[in-house]
Amino acid sequence: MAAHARAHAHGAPDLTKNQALVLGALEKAEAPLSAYALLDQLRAEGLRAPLQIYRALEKLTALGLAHRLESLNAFVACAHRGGHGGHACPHDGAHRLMAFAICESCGGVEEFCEAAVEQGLKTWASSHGFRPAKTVLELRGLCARCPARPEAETTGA
Amino acid sequence: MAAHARAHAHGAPDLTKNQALVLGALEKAEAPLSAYALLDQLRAEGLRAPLQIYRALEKLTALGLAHRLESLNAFVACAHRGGHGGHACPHDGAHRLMAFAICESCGGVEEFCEAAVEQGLKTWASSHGFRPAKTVLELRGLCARCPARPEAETTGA
DNA sequence: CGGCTTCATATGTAATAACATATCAAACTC
DNA sequence: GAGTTTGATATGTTATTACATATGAAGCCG
Ligand SMILES: [Zn+2]
Ligand SMILES: [Zn+2]
Ligand SMILES: [Zn+2]
Ligand SMILES: [Zn+2]
Repeated sequence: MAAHARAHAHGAPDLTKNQALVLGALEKAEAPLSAYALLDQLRAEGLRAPLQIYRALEKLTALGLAHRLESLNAFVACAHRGGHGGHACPHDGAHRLMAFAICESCGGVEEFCEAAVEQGLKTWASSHGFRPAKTVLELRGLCARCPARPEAETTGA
Repeated sequence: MAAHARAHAHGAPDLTKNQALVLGALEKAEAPLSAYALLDQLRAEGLRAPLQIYRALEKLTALGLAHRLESLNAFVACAHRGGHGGHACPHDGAHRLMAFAICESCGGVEEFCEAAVEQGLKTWASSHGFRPAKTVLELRGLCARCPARPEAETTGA
């Protein structure tokens, strides 16, 4: 077999087999996957222990190919994979603030950048002497495609 | 014993004994506490099972008296306890966006609101049809009081 | 060059720690 | 007695530690 699994020609530096498997699973998923969900999916491929998953995830998140959703304890593939090209949000090289909008109905995740948000946080931080190393910004709610609520409530005031 | 422990005259609706104990521990703490750290602290007071802590925390967070930090799996007392009065951030009644700046050196947490951030998120959400139910916004980094880094690095280029 | 050591990185496996919830029964309040 | 709070046990889920092994590149020595 070839030196390493390059696996999906993402332009990514060659990933190892486990990393490629985990990233592949994340890319195919419609919703974020927990480490143990990944493990279940990848048992067929020979992965057996949580650590194999966590190690791959650590590398993938460090490379910006996957992201951890803190409010879910789960992971998604980066939405900008294959080339952040025409995209206003090159969070590879520069590290801009990534935000996630997570639909609690369908599980879908949108990854976005919003300059005003980033600027506002920068303002607060510098005026308070806080030096952020990482920012977690996750919106939980309902996406555009999902109807209001599965809840029964009296319509009146 | 009296009806319920009102415990600290916070103007809060009367808390149960366990809720008061948990809130008291959070208020005394210098840094966020995990549920199990709370449990350890409160064993002396008779609490014995995780569920007792989690039940209290659920109520306290619902009341806005405590907050969960998702990126830490830990909890803090609300910084605005005792009366959000002169404070520009009445996140009791109205639910404004709360943000947290968490120092990774000393563990200190600052709770803040920043209108530009909130507005920026609102803008993104409405233009994308996303209806947020809850927003998680946590800055991880170094606070004003903590020196740069405990790291040794060669100074040269 | 071929074989050896060395080093760095990636893997595999087991055990355990840390975080969170389910279930059910007793007690207390109204 | 209904509703709530509580307590105790058990279980489920997420993450890490510790240790052993594999793999491949680089440098050395015959
Ligand atoms: Zn991304
Ligand atoms: Zn949706
Ligand atoms: Zn607060
Ligand atoms: Zn600090």
